[in-house]
Amino acid sequence: MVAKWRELADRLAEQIRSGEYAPGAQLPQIRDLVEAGEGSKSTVHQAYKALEAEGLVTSSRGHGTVVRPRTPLKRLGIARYDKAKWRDGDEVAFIADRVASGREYKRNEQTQTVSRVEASDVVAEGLRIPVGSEVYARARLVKEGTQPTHTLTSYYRPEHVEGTRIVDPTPGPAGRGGGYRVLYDAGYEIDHMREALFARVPTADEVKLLQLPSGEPVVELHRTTYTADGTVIEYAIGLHAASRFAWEYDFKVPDSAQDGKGQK
Amino acid sequence: MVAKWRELADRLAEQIRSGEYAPGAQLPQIRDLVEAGEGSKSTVHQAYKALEAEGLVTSSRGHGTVVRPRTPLKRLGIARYDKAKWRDGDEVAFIADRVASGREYKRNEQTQTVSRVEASDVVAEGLRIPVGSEVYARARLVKEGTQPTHTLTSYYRPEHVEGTRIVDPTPGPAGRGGGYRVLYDAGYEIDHMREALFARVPTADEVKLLQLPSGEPVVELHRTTYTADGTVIEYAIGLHAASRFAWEYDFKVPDSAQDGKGQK
DNA sequence: TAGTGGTCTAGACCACTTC
DNA sequence: AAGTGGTCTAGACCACTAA
Repeated sequence: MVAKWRELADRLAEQIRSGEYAPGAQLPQIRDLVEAGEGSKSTVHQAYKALEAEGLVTSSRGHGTVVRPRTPLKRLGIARYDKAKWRDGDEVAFIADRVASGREYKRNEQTQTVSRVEASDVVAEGLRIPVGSEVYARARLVKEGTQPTHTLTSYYRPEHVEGTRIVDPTPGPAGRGGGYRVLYDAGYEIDHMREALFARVPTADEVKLLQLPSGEPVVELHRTTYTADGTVIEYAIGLHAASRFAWEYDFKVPDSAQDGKGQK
Repeated sequence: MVAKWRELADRLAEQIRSGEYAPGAQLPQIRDLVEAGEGSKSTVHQAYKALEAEGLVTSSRGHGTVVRPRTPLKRLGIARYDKAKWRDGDEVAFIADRVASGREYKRNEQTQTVSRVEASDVVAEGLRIPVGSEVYARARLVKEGTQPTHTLTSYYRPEHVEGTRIVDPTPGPAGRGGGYRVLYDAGYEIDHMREALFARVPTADEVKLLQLPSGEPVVELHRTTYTADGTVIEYAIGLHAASRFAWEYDFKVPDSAQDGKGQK
């Protein structure tokens, strides 16, 4: 049996997808639909909540319910880790990023806090150390304008970063060139990486932190960064608002029968 | 102001995360919480719906509300495309897959339909052809047991697959070795790929198709497969239940200043 | 048949925004 | 003050499951 609110929601969703309600357009007010015989206020409200959870609209008191504009996805490829960006100073990074993104460069807001914490099981596994070992955690919250887009927390082994600018809890984004530049200066040049990602529903805390619209999923990214000799120099966990990002990877089709060593 | 249902939901969520309610355990019945003064039936129900949307519990009529067990993520690395799997026949594929996954090999259920359709804009862009051109679409719905896990629809240019077993609408998974084997036999050996992925909320249709639990996001995967000379031989779109998969990619840190060609 | 969650109503009241 | 969505109630009734 199909519930009344589901029928109404489906009908409105169809009208939104067909463009009958364009992005930014306002849906009928709840009381009007009640008047029109779509059901009681609770029923219509339930339909509106469903549309909100499906990412189609946003409701707010006083404003009404409007069709959510679809923001273009920011495409993340491995070019964002280009050594030229961080090795050769800020000026180069500035140009490289502007060229790579093909649009106006705008420095993102970013808050940062550095702390010494005990490694959780997933962090410990990532850094190849025992659970409970002390590590440095550098947590950033990145915004586009005033809207948070993602968090990124890097974990380091103390012996790799002790005494560097990474540990120095000054304000601002870890100095010129960022964390990889600092590690480079300390004798650790990054060489290869592994990224693992999956999507899930955010917790209530994460919804508040990232100011997520109702129903928006998050993508959790786990990044392991190695030096040439295979040492893990950084393990990072990122949490991204799903509607803002896409990830792209290029790779050769592996052939274990030929190269006999798997991928990488 | 914090709503009453949100408070109740947060309290229960905390108890679930702390293990006070273990996976499979049953939450108090709605009427009991009403009795206990947590609010009216609607209020308690709203809290339970929130927990369901957060992926913590599943409710069903007659059964009650139980804590959802967390299924381990299936890790997808590029080793799943190993040429040895499809080039050297079924026997090798059997062994390679069992070795790679490290667990009992079990042939997944898979339904398949082949049709000739007009290319949508995204498919046209993927195959580098004009919008509206005719293409072959091979759609699979993959299940683990009786539970669907993902869909995968491959699109091909007609001139690449006309007359091959791919187009032949026989039952079963496209013959020995799958689609890549067929292309290989037709003179098109796959060489490199690009995968792009992002997460979103499913549509109502997709919820039904994949039998998704309430609130579960999906991950959409776009895969472009090339031959050695850069021809796009397949463009595929997959839709995955988010709670079942994680993706892993290994790569070298690029250095445009040194190799002067970016990544590929 | 008894017990579970799900839907729906009618209405009161609250929180936020705009005028 | 007027208008928007959001919360909450009390109760009726429905749909599904298990005994």
